[in-house]
Amino acid sequence: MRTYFHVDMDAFFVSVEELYDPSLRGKPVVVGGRPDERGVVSAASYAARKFGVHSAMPLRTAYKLCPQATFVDGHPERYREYSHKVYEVLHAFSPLVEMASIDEAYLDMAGTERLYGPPLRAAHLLHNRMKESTRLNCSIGIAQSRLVAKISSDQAKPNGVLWVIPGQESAFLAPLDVRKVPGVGKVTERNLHALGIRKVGDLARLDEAFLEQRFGKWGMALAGKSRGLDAGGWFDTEIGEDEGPKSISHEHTYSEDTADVAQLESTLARLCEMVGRRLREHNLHARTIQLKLRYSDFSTITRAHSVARGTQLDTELFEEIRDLFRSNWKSGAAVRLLGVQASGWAEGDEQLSLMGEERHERWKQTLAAADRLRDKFGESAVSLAASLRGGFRERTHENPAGLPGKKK
DNA sequence: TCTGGGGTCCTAGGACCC
DNA sequence: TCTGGGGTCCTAGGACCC
Repeated sequence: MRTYFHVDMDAFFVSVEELYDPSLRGKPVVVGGRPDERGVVSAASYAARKFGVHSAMPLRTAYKLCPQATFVDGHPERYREYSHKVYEVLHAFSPLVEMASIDEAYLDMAGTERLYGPPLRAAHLLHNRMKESTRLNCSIGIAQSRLVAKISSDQAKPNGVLWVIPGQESAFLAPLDVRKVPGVGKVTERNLHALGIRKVGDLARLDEAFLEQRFGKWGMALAGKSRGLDAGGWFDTEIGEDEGPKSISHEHTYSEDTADVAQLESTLARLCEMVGRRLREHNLHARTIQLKLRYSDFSTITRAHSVARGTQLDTELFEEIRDLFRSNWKSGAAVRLLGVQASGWAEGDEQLSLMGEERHERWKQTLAAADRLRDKFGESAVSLAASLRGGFRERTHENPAGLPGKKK
């Protein structure tokens, strides 16, 4: 028999911001940006949630609901730092830890009984340690499956511990809304409601074959989930396996839509630099490059191209992206968002770029130097994008290593 | 209600191969 | 002359998660 903990930090981004500015404590706080900006709520304090504010809500809407809230920008570095602290606490507690996102983790508690005693006692011990070490609150769900542990940590919020005793899974799940099942979002919820299915119990009573016929592979997984089983999807892999990223992407939404080619291509160059940099950090070479384009009316297209050999070089990424952009952008149409994604890692020999080996080496050294400068002086220290407005073509021709030329 | 950014997984069709 | 059956790779879109 297995015992899993799901540890979920309470209002994580808000709580971290409160550590930096204690005057925020207890107040309605919205993390994500200023109330008049294009963007959505990343996190809302419990005081703000009372007004109906929740994450993913447009900032402007949040402002209408709760104008007295303090709106703060997000600080990803701070969250990464605290996420690491959280991980340290968890890893010291049990070696089998898997961070599921920046603010939540699964622990496999197999064989820890002698050390910590029964599950509830162990969870309270961990709960206290988390608070002492990080000054942050968390909620802990305990169950025989990861799925039920996750749902029970949600039910335990805020700042609580909840153990679903083995054998009680179905009884625990039955009265909950189907939306509580991870993987059931707006659309699936609507589809289930249309069939008269509102509670997890309604789902569990249904015939598996019916669900499969109606929802395909998903239906099968759904049938298992309604009974608390880790079947299908994300819950299949063992805890502790870290396989590295499958894709790396960056995107940008303009504060005002634009149809200015120079501006658009300069943004693409910057996004390519950011993607390239992360590829080099992970020592990955991407074979597939994807452009994402969103117009003013929010209609969105993606266009991808795969090459035989992978790349991690800004300019090679940019050449692919620029071609995709030029052949797919409805010329003159105002653009809301641009995105660049790299995926399909090449391995071994395939990692050699299209360039000759020697030039390739020089390029890598140049980029490594640029990466170091960025570490020191920030993202804008060195830029291909900044040099673009003057005409990228000419520049690349006469100076293939044009990258390090510009300093701001 | 005028809708971020970074990810994962699934589906489905077409190309291509044997 | 009435139309195989896999398998794999690529591409596009969409649901979902935090």
